[in-house]
Amino acid sequence: MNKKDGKYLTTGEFAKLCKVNKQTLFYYDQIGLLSPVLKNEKGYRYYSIRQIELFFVIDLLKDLGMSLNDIQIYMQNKSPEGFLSLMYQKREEIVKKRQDIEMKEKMIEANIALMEEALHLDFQQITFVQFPEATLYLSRNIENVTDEEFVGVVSDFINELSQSQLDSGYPIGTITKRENVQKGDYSNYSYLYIEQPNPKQGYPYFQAVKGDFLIGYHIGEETTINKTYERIFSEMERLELTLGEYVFEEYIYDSVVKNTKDQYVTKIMIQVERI
Amino acid sequence: MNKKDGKYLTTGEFAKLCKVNKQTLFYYDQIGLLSPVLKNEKGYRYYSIRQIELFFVIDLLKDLGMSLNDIQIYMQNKSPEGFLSLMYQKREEIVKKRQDIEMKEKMIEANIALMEEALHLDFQQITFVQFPEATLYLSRNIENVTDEEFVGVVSDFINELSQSQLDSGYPIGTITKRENVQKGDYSNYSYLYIEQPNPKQGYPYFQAVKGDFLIGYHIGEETTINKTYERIFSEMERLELTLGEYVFEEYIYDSVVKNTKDQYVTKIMIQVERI
DNA sequence: CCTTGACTATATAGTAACTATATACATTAC
DNA sequence: GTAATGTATATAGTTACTATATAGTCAAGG
Repeated sequence: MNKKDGKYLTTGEFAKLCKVNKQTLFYYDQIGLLSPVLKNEKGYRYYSIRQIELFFVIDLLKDLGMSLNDIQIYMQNKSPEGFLSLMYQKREEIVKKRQDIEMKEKMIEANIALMEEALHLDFQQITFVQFPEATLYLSRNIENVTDEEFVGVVSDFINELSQSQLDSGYPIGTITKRENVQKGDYSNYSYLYIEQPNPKQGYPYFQAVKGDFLIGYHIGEETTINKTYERIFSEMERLELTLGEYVFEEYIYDSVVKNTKDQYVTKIMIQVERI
Repeated sequence: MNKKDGKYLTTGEFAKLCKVNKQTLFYYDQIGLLSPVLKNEKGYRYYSIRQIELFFVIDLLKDLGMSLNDIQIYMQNKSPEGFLSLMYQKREEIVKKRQDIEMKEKMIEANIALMEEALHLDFQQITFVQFPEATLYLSRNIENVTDEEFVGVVSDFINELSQSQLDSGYPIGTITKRENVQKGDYSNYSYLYIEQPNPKQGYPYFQAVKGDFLIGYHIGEETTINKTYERIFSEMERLELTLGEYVFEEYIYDSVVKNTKDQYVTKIMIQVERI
């Protein structure tokens, strides 16, 4: 934009143009980040219309997470070369930021999909389902680990998810092996898992959950989950099915949507085979 | 994630898992947003590993710009339905946010392209160039407007750009008609414009800037721009060219990269015709 | 058993980047 | 000429931490 510098804008007018509070401009003037081109004898501030370009750059840098202090440091030694290298740096940062937003968008979508499904479920029903193949990302083996080791594995798993952008927003579930289930050892899980609807290249995924499943829902604390297991087992017998290799558990309702543990709902997916 | 609630985490451990400062957890406890499941007689806090799910949701909502206060209001009346409608709302917001980031990314790219080009220019050189067709978005006509009207047009133009996401990051330039240039009225612009490298459907664009141009650079304030015009005109004569329909001006270096007006650089693009 | 170092707690003050409020003076509109 | 609107400064308040000071607690090694 060029000249027509004739008209000066008052603080109020310039604030409107910049879409900020007038006080913000006072503040920027006070810290010396963006001062009006002139001040009259009464102390009235007058901005040139061209100062908007500077404001826009300040606003961009601010939005990209730069502090006003750092912006000011740049502004004090500005140069085309400096601006270019700042832009190179900010380009890298904004790419990361966009990827982060995209991941969060996916997490929201996943949450919506899960909740929409959950709201239509009848938690009393036990259903027989044939799952197509799904891709799961697994934790280290956690069979028979101590509580301390378990915490360590969970930490590592969560760290991996966020570092490798594998957090799909789907709940973290558990896998229990047949032998432990048969022993009534329902909480002796073998792995944690998270479903990956759009798997990436180069990760050691577990191609699983293909086959026949009997699905039931446990309402309440996990201390009483054996009752629900028994209920599913009797249905299994009625349908003349036997226990398959793995059992999967996932939270449907947890502390995110319910206040007390007796309202939590766990989805139990038991792999079955026809006799 | 399920059970193994056996092990409780101290504030420090839980903070590490959440990747936040311990003090932040004290603060969340204090405002009642996220309190440990138990506190012993010495006041030591103990978090359950499952509380991480809640923390993650809080963190997500916070990242999406929700205040801790609003998050707390949700947490006090949580329900699957409430969570779902919150997620619907946040999905809309994050889509806007992503588009905003994408636009800013383009602006950074544009700034980089412009600066990289500018750093290789010889501002003394006057060059003859054939421009391919480009798409410009124009302001209202600003021929002979008063300073006040000019400010109004600039405001409106800037508002349109941000509202319609037309701000490509390219500089805002000016178009002057031949008749005003011939009168030496170099600052009596007819339009403001901004280049649109990826034009969208449904906007009244100006398909322009196709043809032969003579390009020169003016260094310094615009009060002395006539000198540079004269320099280009004499080159025009030497090359046996005549003044075409429009002259375009754009800032190459302005207050964003230079401290004083005498260092500003304006690119002057004069449309020319062969005699 | 005692000490040492690492941890826990609370209370208070400080931070960034505004935002709101109170008070006083200036300009503009009728 | 007055009322409404605008400008200014100074000061306090806000959010979501973050840092600091002080004191109590715990686990391991000698």
